[in-house]
Amino acid sequence: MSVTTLHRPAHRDALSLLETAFGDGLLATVFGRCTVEYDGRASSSLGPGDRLVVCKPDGTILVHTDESREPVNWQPPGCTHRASVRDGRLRIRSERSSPDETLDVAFERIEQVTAYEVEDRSDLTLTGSEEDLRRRILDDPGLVEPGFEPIATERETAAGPVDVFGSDEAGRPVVVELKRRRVGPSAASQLRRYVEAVDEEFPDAGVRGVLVAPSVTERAAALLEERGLEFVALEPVGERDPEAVDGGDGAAVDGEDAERGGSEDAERDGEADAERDGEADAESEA
Amino acid sequence: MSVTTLHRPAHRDALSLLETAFGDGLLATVFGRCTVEYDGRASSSLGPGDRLVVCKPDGTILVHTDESREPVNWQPPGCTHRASVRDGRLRIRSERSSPDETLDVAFERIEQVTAYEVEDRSDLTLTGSEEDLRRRILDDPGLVEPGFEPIATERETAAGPVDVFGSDEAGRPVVVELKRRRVGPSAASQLRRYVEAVDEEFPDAGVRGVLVAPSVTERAAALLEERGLEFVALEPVGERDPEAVDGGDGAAVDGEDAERGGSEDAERDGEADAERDGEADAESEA
DNA sequence: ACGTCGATTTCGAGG
DNA sequence: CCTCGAAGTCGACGT
Repeated sequence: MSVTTLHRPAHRDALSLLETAFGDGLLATVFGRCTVEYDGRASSSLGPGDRLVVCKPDGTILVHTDESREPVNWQPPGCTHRASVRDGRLRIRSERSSPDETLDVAFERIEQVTAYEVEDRSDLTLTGSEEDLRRRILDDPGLVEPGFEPIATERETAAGPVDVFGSDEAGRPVVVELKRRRVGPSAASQLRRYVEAVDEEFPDAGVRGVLVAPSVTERAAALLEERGLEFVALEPVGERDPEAVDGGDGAAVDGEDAERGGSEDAERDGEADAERDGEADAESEA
Repeated sequence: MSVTTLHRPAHRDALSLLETAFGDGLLATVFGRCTVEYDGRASSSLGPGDRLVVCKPDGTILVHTDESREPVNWQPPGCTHRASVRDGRLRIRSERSSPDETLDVAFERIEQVTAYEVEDRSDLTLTGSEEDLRRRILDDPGLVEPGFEPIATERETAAGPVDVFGSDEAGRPVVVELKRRRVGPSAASQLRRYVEAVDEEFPDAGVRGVLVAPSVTERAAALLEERGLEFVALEPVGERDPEAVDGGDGAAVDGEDAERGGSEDAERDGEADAERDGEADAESEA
């Protein structure tokens, strides 16, 4: 059986199911009225309210309210969960050491407890990260500037690792800092820090610093300017326009456009409809 | 009724419950085998696997696997959820604009759908944040150094807002940067940035920079040293030792220690046990 | 909206 | 372990 649910269970029955879940590596959820206490790197206290608590077999615990992407309280993976019943309350305690942290959830009322058996072997593939931007530049260093030649990535300096280290057409060392999105002052400071460190390594070599990102804020631009640092506008993924991809003619345009624009159509072109729900689109919600 | 659950529902029944949940401001969860596609600031694709999907009435959607504190995919608050059935799959689409982002979850198998009515008016109280550190310093500026006098917090400069701006015993301007935990190079750079900005405002005033944090990494210490910046070790919350609170003698030490060490005992000192489960402690799990 | 920065950030890589 | 930096970071607060 893959899912076990108890509706308005007695505390002892809820406890029993949680014990099974914790022992058998199941994902467990508890919904009900509870309070939460946390103590560790910081401390917090949360009064009574209805929340969804998620306990993962890797030792994660999440306490979710009806708002926000972030759990109101949590414990990261690697913790030890324990459930108990005391003073008429179902309690879940999650502990870890280094740092020493404790999370305590106390339910005064339990609406539902569920244990799920989870099987998931798929990995997420993601594009548009800083690493994509790095690959893009290593593939075509001229995107930074004509004549730019990458020498190393993640090159260590006294101030930390430099994203891309290289040399320009004139043979001057170039420090490149990459950001996948629009950057603020901190990125300018970071680049400056690296440039100064490399400058100490190569005195009088005229080390240059280039920030590569889609855009910069005004303040960041001023900070770069002030320090003689440069900016190159570039996004992690190139324009979808295939003309830009291969520099060729527009022969492939239609094919590429078809793939992109086809996301909506794709909804209809699976195998033959297994279930006939017609236009089963549901109304939406804010 | 506060919770509605469907076990292994037909897609159309699952759809119906989701529509109700979306329409009535309920929190909904769906567990089953699904794939997930995301496109927006970045793009991602996730193959088939069992996941717990949480849809909040504020427009948040979370896709959780059995591992990690972070959802493998998500959409932040403010999105619009839509459910539908096509090609024999229950689909949940979450969209938003600015930035334009779409999340699509397609279930090939649904183990359970639940709609929860949530009532939660409690707010979290948290201690140990950077703001606590700031308050601590404003309460007792001597913690930074004897003679330090705060003038402003969040004081604007050309490089950004300074945590605490003040003056030292000699009347020199002091820029204080606060961190609630051990800091690395970025904090040193940040402080330096502010100090230079203030230095431009008060030429030849000998602006000082002080980083206040529990500790610094070696590299950060070197960067501070290099730039003539200072470090003061201080934690967001003072020692639990009450001697430090009021500067009194040690009379209260034992009481305070009792409170600290008493977290375990506290489990027993509520009101009279309402339910008798004896030592109902359950076994734990990694 | 955009800018700026904190966070119980979490996460992953590397030493 | 610690250090360091990225993240579809999120979230809050300000302009």
